[in-house]
Amino acid sequence: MRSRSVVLETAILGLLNSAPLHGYELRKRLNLLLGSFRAFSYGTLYPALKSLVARGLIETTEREAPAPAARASGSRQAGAKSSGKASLSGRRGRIVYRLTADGKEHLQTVLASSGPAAWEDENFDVRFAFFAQTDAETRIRILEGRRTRLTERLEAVRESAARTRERLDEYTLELQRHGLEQVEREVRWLDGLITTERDRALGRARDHSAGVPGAPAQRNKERG
Amino acid sequence: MRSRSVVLETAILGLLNSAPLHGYELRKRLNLLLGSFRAFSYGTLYPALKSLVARGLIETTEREAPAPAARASGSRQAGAKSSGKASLSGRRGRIVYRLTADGKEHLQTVLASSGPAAWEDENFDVRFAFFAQTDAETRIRILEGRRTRLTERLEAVRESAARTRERLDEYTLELQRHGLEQVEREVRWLDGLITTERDRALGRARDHSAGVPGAPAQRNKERG
DNA sequence: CTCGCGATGTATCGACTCGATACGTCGTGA
DNA sequence: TCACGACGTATCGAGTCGATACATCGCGAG
Repeated sequence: MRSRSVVLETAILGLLNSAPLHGYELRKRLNLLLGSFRAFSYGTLYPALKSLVARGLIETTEREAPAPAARASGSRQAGAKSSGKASLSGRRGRIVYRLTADGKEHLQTVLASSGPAAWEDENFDVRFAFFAQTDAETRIRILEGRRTRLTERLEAVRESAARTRERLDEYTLELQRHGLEQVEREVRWLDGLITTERDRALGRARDHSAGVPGAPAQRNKERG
Repeated sequence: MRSRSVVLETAILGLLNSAPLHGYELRKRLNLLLGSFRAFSYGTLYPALKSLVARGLIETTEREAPAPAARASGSRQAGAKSSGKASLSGRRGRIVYRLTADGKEHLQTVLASSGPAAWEDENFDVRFAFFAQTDAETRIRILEGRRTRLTERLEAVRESAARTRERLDEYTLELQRHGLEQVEREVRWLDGLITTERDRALGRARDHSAGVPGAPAQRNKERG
């Protein structure tokens, strides 16, 4: 079953863990969260939601009640620019999804895992997006696993390129060079993140949480 | 019909334009050509080949004849490391595909086009891979179109990020920052390519083809 | 020598996904 | 007033992938 898209399910669970949401808003946040990497359509989202409901990991609340706290951060910001104050009252029969206890538990299990499944191409971005809900050790393991994976692939591509270089024209070559460079850049990015995480872990161990409040990646300067 | 994958068809046509190939070899070259960007499986390749045959753009030659010229570059290099000299004789009933006159014509039309379809995400890589078969003006138009497209998206993402920044944790932020940086890097890469192409066009116009024989992208140094 | 194993090779199937689309409400501006 | 775009739920057709089936060949180990 092509893995029933662990990434989508994890993303949904992770988003719903912060606040209950309805489908439309969920999709917007999904595509903002995964930004330039992936985009899911309704044809993917709604079946996934159904499946999650059927498995008891999330539940629906028809006709969202205008509870100020939940709604205030959940549905205001969208049309903020044009309307500014409107749309406070009843929208229409939305279907709001919320995590169940089973769902929370499942999410914790997934976020605590750091196996190969966590650093493969499709899964890594989602896992990273929820690093704030992941403990430090797991974060480091995932980052290192990802780095190893990329390095391996780099090696494989370089080798296969060396065997076929003579038969390729300059543009194809340039395309491959650029691809390699992108991956190399990504490895350096991971290096920066790993270093930061290690420093943080050390700082926290020494109970010196003073020095590094924000900036998870120290915006690794990469010019030397 | 989700565009019947113009990219796959173009890639097939472009590869077959250099030499007739059979499915297995075609797939290998396809995934080498598009390398880190895309990978096609047989479940995609064979239906596409069928469709192309049905539309008369390519034709099949059952049981490839051991004509030295065509076969020498078409099927030798694969097991080159281990065998070295073997496998010269009859393989098995391969199905070799070859461009028809219609196919060549269609390919030329596609390669000469420089509309929006040429610089969208899915299509750009293939078009770039066949730049050697594309004339200089078209190359520049595609590169510039691609650059504009990326810049627009950059702007859109930045704007939407500015509106939602406060609600995101540091890791999500870092993920988006990294995504933006990748795209910015790509824009600079395009700038380098465009400059090179312009220089070349000038050099060729002055009939000074002496100075710049290889290196399409001057390996833009990007450190200052 | 022979057996298994991996590369070569063609081909399909089930499950998954996307883009387009349908349908409907609401607020806004021409 | 009425078209248009945002919001909102939902499905369908068609493209795509990963797994798999089947078959031949060269090879190295036992």
